Amino acid sequence: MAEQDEDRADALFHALADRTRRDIMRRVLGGEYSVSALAANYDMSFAAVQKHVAVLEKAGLLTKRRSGREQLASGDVEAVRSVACMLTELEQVWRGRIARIDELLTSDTDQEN
Amino acid sequence: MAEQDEDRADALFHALADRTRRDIMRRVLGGEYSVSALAANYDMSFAAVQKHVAVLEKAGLLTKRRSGREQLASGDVEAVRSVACMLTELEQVWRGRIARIDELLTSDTDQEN
DNA sequence: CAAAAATACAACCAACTAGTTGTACAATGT
DNA sequence: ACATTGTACAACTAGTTGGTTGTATTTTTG
Repeated sequence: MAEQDEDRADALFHALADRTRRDIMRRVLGGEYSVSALAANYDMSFAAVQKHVAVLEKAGLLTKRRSGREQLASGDVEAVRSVACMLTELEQVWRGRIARIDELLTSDTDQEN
Repeated sequence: MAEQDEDRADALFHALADRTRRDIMRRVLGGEYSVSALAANYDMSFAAVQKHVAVLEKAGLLTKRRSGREQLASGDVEAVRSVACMLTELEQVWRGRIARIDELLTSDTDQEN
């Protein structure tokens, strides 16, 4: 069961590991934008921006809905939260380490065999 | 000033976009491990694991300290938190969008020119 | 219907990744 | 002294990424 989760984590982190895609996320979390409206902001071809949008969509970070001839992209905040959640789990591992160190220090005072 | 931040974000997300590296992070956040102790857990060459550790180190997600002939790696929870913080900022953009929608809905009741 | 706009997709390319093997070197154990 | 252990690094390879251009399809607009 963990195999798919890891695939999804790979896709999510990879999608966010590009500044153009993070910038697109900032925009589409704030509202709906057509692919060409997004593309107008960047100094690269329309096709390049379209591919970035496709990567974000495949990772589940945004969804598209048709409106006439435009394709409106909208950010999915739940996907962003799921990534934050993975990091929180990592933090929990660290807390466990600190707890173990504390335990060692306090066990100095009491005697055991 | 934002340029370096973006470079750092690129490095952080990219470092976490690999399941082996995420697994290494889980271990080194829990305690100190030599590179060869880490490598023993994976079905790949020592050099490959060493490269993964180097990627994590360059991104600032872990630090190494020499101890005799061993190099002990330890996870940096602050770096993990900084990534979580970036995601929180993204969430805030989304909250702004919701606030704006709410504002529009409530402005139905009061009159303006 | 014809022209324009928005999108999709394929083919191509340079750069980078993730793995490999091999070599070199410092620290430790016998 | 010498073999072993832990690490570092270079060179190579196959696959992936981020960009390009070109072509095709669908939806508006004149």
